[in-house]
Amino acid sequence: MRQVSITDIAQAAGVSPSTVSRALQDHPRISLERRKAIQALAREMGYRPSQVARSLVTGHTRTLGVAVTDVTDPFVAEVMKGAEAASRKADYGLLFAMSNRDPSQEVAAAQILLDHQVDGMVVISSRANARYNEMLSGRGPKHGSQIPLVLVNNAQPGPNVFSVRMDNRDGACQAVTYLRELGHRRIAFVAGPEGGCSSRERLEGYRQGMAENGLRPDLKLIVTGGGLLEDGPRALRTLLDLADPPTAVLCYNDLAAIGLLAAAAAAGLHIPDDLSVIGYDNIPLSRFTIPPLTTVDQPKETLGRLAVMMCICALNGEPVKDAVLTGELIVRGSTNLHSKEKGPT
Amino acid sequence: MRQVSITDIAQAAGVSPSTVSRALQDHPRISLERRKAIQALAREMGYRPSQVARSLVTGHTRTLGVAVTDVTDPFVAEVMKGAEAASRKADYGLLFAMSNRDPSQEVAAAQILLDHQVDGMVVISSRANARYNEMLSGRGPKHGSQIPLVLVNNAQPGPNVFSVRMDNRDGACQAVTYLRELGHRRIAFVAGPEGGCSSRERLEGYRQGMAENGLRPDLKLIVTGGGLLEDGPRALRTLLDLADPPTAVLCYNDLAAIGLLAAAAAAGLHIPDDLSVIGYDNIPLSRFTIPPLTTVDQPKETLGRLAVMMCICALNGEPVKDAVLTGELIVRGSTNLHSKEKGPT
DNA sequence: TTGAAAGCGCTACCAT
DNA sequence: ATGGTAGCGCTTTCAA
Repeated sequence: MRQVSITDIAQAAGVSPSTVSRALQDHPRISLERRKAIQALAREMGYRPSQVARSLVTGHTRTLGVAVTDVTDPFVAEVMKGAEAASRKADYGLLFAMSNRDPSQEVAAAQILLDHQVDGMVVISSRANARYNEMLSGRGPKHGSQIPLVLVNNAQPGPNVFSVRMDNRDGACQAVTYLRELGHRRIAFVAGPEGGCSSRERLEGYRQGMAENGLRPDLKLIVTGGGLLEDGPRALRTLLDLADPPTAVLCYNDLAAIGLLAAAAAAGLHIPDDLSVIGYDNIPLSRFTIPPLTTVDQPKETLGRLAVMMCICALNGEPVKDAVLTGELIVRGSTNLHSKEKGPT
Repeated sequence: MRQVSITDIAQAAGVSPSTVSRALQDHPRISLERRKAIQALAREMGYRPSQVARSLVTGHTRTLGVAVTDVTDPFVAEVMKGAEAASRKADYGLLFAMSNRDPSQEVAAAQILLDHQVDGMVVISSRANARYNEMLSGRGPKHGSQIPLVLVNNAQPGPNVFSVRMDNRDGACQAVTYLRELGHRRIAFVAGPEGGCSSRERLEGYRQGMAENGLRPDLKLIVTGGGLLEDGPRALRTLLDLADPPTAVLCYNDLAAIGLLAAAAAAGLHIPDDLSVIGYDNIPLSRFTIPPLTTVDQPKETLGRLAVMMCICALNGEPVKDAVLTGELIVRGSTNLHSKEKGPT
């Protein structure tokens, strides 16, 4: 004997399969009595609907795809947490794929989602290029249409593609301004992954912040990075080797900042007295670094939740508007007055 | 016009749908010539097979489910990374669900995977109770059978349930022994989530290590925790309040250890001189703590990879054997000779 | 080697 | 309000 199917129930109840189908989906045109009876019977018989069969006829799978660069990145994990919560609440499945920060794998990852006929997909923090658009085109119920795509922290125009992002410019700018208020003038920036949208925007924000605060831009103060722990130590070394090293540094993300903190400790530098450092993301760990990290908060779970909600709205044909949230600077112990500004205690 | 289907290709090629189906799946009984031609045509027409339709007839979805407590836990994220890589390589989709460390949500999470008819599922680090067995029973192609279930770091007997786990006893025991070699005698243990399999085993390993090294067990030295960052500070406070505080502490995982490190720094304690601390998991971050964390490594990605491979083997009817790996102590800077043992430098 | 046809479990349309 | 029927896109017998 197999799984109990709708026809089994019909037989047992002495009605037609159509009636059972209607009863099960609370169709209006069925008597309350019958409906209850059938629903009870179904439960009793341990009926579980076949999503697969349903999908075949309805044309949608009630499954969303989420493509990420790396779950191992705390920022990404938090966003996924929000996305999972939202999709579970909406009774959608969430198919997961990861590209290991490798643009070529990114296509393969997205492809497996598409192959499994996800109804829509959300992409977290990729360097998503136009490739998505071509991959997706022609997908979806109606021809010429494509399944909805929601980009997190990475806008990209296209039909049926939406984005939920942070005002990265503003965040970075806030951080620089705060450092300036603390008396810092030589402020460095450790950049994020090349080609990344938020990398670029945060860099712009940094530049803007420098300019707005009357600080002379110095290309030497901008060092490359990839948003990884390992980038912190490299960046610090570069910065320390400068003829005129910075007194403060803004990092692309908390991970890089944490790496930098570790390297600083190893080098005998005292944070924040010798160097103020600011991260970005406000990952849970940043409260537990030594010293606790000043950082720009991003509402990570909200980002994820919003992304899937937008995706589902688009699926339902409801109007969807791109969302852009603004972050908030969280001041903790890794920033301090520039030493020359410090008064005697 | 809709997605191109197998019949469209058949029409275009002037053959029957069956032939196309056979050509596409490299069926033996079809002429090479035709096969090539049809495959080429399919590619040209942008044909994408409907997994859904295929699933309906074959009875399997080529989708695995992964249920986790919390992706936000670096250990879990690393395991997922391995799982994703393996399932993608095997051309399986990976449906993701998370329980937020909440046993009641755990059922809901697993349920959504089941509803989407995953062919098998892997559960990462849950306090998986017998409930899984009852949920799963009756699932799967043949009645009385159930889909394969692979538990990571959490054994549990049952039909078609397998496990891949670490020798936690051994790992904890290694850590204690190492501390003893360093001269420590009062060694504390910060426990993990109650009801967790690895929590229990690591505690046993700690006890065993103490006994084997002739160290007097002291219940006061065992403090509760949940494997969270927040547990570190709480544990440290408890331990410091002891009449005879420990000189070393082994934590259930790196997260708790990191929290403890932070609290220690805040309290003006110097690690490792005032207190040696050992974590567990060897998450990437543990190399970047201050000081770098001595910890017991777990091959996290391997765990995940193995889990899905075992799942797929079971699906293929191949024999599957439970796997138990052994961890390795990684010595870094958070451990030191017990001060009384230190000679003059 | 190929084609015709049945059927996977369900929904939805058209009758009644 | 209910039943009959077609059909979603594919695989897989069974015949030819």
